[in-house]
Amino acid sequence: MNSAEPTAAPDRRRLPPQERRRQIVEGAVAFFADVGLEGNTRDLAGRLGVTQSLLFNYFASKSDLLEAVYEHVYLNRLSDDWPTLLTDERQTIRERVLTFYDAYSQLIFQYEWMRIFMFSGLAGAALNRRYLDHLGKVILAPLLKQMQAAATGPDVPQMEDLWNLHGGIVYIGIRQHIYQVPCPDDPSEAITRAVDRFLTAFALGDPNE
Amino acid sequence: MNSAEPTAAPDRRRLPPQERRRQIVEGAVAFFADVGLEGNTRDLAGRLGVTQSLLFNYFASKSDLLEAVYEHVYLNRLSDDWPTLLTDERQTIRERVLTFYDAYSQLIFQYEWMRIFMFSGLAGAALNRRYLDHLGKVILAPLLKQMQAAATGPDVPQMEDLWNLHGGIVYIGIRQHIYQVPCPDDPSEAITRAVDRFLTAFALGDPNE
DNA sequence: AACCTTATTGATCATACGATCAGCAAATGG
DNA sequence: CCATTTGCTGATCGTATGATCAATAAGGTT
Repeated sequence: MNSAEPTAAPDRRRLPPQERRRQIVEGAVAFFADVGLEGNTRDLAGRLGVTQSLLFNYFASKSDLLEAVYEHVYLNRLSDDWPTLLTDERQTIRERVLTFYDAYSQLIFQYEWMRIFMFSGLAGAALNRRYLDHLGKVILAPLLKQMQAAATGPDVPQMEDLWNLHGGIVYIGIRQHIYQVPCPDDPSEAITRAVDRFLTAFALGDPNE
Repeated sequence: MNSAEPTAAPDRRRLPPQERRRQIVEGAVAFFADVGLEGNTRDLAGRLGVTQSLLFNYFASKSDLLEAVYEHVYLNRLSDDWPTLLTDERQTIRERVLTFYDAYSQLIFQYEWMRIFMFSGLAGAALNRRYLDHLGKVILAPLLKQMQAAATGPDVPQMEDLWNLHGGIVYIGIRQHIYQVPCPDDPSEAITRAVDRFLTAFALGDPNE
């Protein structure tokens, strides 16, 4: 008990710039996810255990730092493999949709992503609109085409139906990370049931196959 | 052209306190819905065409004003009639659910509500959790009971299924007012289709009856 | 061990923001 | 038309925040 903070944060200073930058960005992601994009730089620096001025050594302005945060969070959130997965006709539509949403939910049902996506959406960021546009074009539209071709029921799915399926699933993550109300630890069962209801309604696949 | 703002806003000062207060609260609702709960009082005053100091004549602090905003937005958002509507066995479950969600969506798919609910949710407001808890207990739980009693299919709906139905519907409003991406002008068709898919999956009602 | 590079700091500036208050002027009553 | 009340304003205070910069010291090199 000779110093205030003995070993926990051994104030290791003078990191290699690349590593320090990474540390700042990751800390900023966690920080802004907690308090919102208007969180101040002093509090962020405090969390990181560095001085506020150091941040401006790595980023010319706060908005530059936020750009890096966006990039870090948005990068590779939509895998390039999914369009091919979703149109791989060697699997049933049900298998493909379930595989996709299990993977996708694991990827987006995360505190940082959910909250920063929502914060930036509320701020009117063009990034969100581009993301959702991309999601619609690259994931939902091809999937819709597959479903429309395969549908055997009296009714055929529309794009808006797919957004409804999608929204119902995403809403689990919203409840968990935005509203922070009780919700299932493992969403996969709820997802499976939602997908099966959807496919059954369009006679697109038997849950028991 | 003798004065800067001739007639448009005839700077009618000295309103009756009650009316001024109402004007401030309604302006604050619109303002904070736009810019977020951290919007500053000077900008709000500018929108209202009054001085910043006037706000503090009606509210002791900014957080007091926000309390009034919450109250104004949350008040009577969940009608007391709905529980009875949803359990009124003179109508089919389909009629009841559709009537509810048509009314409910009209009530909540509004810019101010959607955004302030989301802003306050992100801020961790207890109000949101209470609202959702209330929604679950007063709306969804009774509805679930009705459905479970009436279900004739092999599977019976669970609470999480109802949250999924609910989330899929609410997501329309999120796309519209939070992300501000293209979505149907009139959500009632999408709602009807979502409800019918749900009921069909549990053999709870024929869409054509 | 002395030296040099540069990552990091502490002090500081300009502005933004919430909040206060004495004084002004608009409405009301006489 | 004057007096009184009080809704409203303008100026101001203290602090918070983004941003700057000279000074410092950590870590590698010789």
